[in-house]
Amino acid sequence: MRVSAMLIPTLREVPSDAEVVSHQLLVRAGFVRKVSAGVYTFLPLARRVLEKIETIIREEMNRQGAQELLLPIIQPAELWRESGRWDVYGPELFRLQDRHGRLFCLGPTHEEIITDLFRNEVKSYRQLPLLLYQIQNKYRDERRPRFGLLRGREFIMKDLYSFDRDEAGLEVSYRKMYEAYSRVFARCGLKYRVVEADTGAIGGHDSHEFMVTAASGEALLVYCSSERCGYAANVERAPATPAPEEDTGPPRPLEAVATPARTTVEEVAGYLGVSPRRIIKTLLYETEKGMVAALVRGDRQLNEVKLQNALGVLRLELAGAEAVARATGAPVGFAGPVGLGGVPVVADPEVMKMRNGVAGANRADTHYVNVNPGRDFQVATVADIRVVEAGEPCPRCGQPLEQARGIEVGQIFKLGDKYSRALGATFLDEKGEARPAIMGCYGIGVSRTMAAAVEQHHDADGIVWPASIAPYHVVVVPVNSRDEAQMGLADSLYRELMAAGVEAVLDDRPERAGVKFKDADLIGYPLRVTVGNRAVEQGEVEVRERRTGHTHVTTPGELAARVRALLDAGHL
RNA sequence: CGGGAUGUGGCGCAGUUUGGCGAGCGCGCUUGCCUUGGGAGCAAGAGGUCGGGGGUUCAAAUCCCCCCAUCCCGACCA
Repeated sequence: MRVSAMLIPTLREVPSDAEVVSHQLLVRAGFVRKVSAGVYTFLPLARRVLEKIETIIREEMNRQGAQELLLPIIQPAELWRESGRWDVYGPELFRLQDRHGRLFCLGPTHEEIITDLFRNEVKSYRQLPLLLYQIQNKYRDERRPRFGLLRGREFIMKDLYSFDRDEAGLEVSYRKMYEAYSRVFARCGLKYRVVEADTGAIGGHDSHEFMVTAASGEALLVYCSSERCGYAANVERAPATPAPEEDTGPPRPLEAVATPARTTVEEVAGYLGVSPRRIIKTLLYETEKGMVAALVRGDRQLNEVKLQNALGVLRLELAGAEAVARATGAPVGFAGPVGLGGVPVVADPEVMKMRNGVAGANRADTHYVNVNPGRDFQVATVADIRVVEAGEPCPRCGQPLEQARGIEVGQIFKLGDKYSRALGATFLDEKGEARPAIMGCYGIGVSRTMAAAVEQHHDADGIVWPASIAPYHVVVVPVNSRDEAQMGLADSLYRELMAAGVEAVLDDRPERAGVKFKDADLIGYPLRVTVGNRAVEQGEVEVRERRTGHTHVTTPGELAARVRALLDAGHL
């Protein structure tokens, strides 16, 4: 294709509404345009990248024996009511009505649809296992779309559902997908880490996330510093080991002290001259089952996912100032477990080991010192509800944990029979007995993977696409487009590259060389072939690697073979 | 949803505080000349409901009210 005929609207300046680097570069390099918050148009270059990613995914899914199908975006409310998720999913679900007033939603995920298909069409154990997948748009009415393509309201996703006779079968399917996902992201040229994950609203009992490591990643993960151990988990899920007890002497009598206007852990600790770890941090949450108080040590972060799991609630929200005042009789900053009536208390094990700690007195400008769990207050539940930190022991082997950030590009779940039971998706086994299918589900964010690739592979000049997902492999740049000899040679080299199976474009625009070089760097073609005077007069054609800037000099006759070799070497 | 900010040609911005002649600048775009190894130069052009609605005023991009959109922080999130 000739660049003069392509729609690649590059920009010199960064659009003011783009914050993360992948968003900035994808807009600047002419890959995407925003239509509405979290909704994007994919221009031709982006379309090609998405297609490359999708092709890799299809090949790896098919390799595992999966079959592709296509499911509707518009889904009837009745199916979602059957699974119970119409009410549970909340405002995230894009809901709409047809002209008759029937309710529908735009699919954020397709468990209901696929399970409905299964129950209608699959009858016998002889038809199992079954791996079905699709690649298409999904919709989530995010409260706050952000980070460009990384958190949109409309996005492209591959989702696969496995149906097995039993847990053992599910295990096999799950392993197949684990393997397939590892191959997909490796083939996309991405550095990634697989971590144990929470199952969240989708349910199920076992899950892994595939994280593309990047400093800008939203997810925080920990992994064992011991290579041999290999433990890695999303911080939401990673269990914390309670720190050893601190010797703070025998229990002393409870005492109220004035802490005027000291509302944060730091302020209270500073004012009283104690370490933050001696403070019992009390956080009040509202749930559908009522209010609860959660206790963690002052120097720890509460982990809301763990808390939610410990409580078994669907809704968990930090209580507002009014609710706190109602529950404790004090302004925010002075809540504590002592004398906190009518609110069940959940405590982290570390809190239970504290002696002579400090806690809010449920009275303005007042804290208690010498607080002792058990003696001064009772708890309803003791559970690990804090965020584990780097340097803490690995839950598997005890070596120190390390921390990293990642972009979640894939997640796999063992669902079990949650949806098949709810929707009556059963099959007949050898004995003629109806049994619910044992399901798994497996997603890859396709458009997010594209953005994650940019987050991981860029430099000051622009995008540096891994060759396997680059929109084109090579751009051929005639330095002086007015020079007929250069243009003619560039054109014939371009044709030879195409004939050799190389995906090439010819930048035939009547621009100065600098403009074309800048655009080539910005767009991120893995290779650039430069045809200047030296090519015409001395037979020297340059091949420049985008990633390293390394330039290979070759001859027009050998160019195609040289480019082919560079691409096949696989290090681009 | 809470807090903060911003909306002015395609993109990036100034002008708004203190209302006042024809609404500007840079980039991009069109035409011509010139130039051609890292976003050249000269000249002539095109392009704007100043986010929308209402109000105050002789006069509103500028002041007041309402609404909308977008971004950031938080909360939230297969």
